[in-house]
Amino acid sequence: MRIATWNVNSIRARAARATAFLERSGTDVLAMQETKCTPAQFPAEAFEEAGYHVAVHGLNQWNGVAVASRHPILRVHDHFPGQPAFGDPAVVEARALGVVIDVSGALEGAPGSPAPAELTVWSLYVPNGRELDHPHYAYKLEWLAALRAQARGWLDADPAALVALVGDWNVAPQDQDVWDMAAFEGATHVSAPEREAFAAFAEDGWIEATRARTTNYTYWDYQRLRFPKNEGMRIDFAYASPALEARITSARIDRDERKGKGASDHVPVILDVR
DNA sequence: ATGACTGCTGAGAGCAGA
Repeated sequence: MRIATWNVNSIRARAARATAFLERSGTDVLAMQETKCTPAQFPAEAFEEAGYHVAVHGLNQWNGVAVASRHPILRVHDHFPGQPAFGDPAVVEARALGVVIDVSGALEGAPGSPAPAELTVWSLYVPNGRELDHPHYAYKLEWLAALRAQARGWLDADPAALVALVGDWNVAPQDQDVWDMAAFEGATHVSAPEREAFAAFAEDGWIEATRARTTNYTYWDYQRLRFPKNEGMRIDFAYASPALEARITSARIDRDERKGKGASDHVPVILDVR
């Protein structure tokens, strides 16, 4: 089966592109970020007509996460336990959606055991951070640390679980993940604390599944001809539980989705799972 | 070419994005 993650930058502006992507790519489960709408505003019909179930979380015009799945959705979490709040008044924003999917019959059985019945996909939109001295940056680090603590518990509770932590991590973990490190002097996304917060997941056993399998940027700013000049960033990633990692056969970044009129500034990141 | 963004809200600029 095929799993993808994509920061769509408004699903209302991108619904036709999204369903076209699903059809073109053969994606079974799509995690979306920055849907920028409430559930009532979400174009669920477009996905349902294409044969997908949807789970949606959104509070207003900012953030927003969703999952579309060809397989039945069993359970939905609209935040993770301990997810930090932000703002005045502080609000737990729509940045994490955990969806448990019935994948019975869709994946291979391991030797001596039946095929797995459930896959959990978390669609994550990590806070941007804005500036290194902005409260949003501290919020970003808290958010990543809180997610790490929860996610470690998920692995401990069930080492055989198939879990994917996918989305827009808003961190460029390595220097080659931006086109020019000099352009990011003093900026967010490349700072040591952010990179350490991202790398910490690997210390707990999560495996970032795209790094070893594909190379490309996943984001190009709309401004200053960043895409024509290929001045991008690699900030969308997929951390897999060990049991899921063992089933991943390939990964791909759909750079072509950035082309043409009406593109999101991010492109889909795709995993094939057996 | 010393330039060159997009989406949302609400009706005009301002915020957010990274």
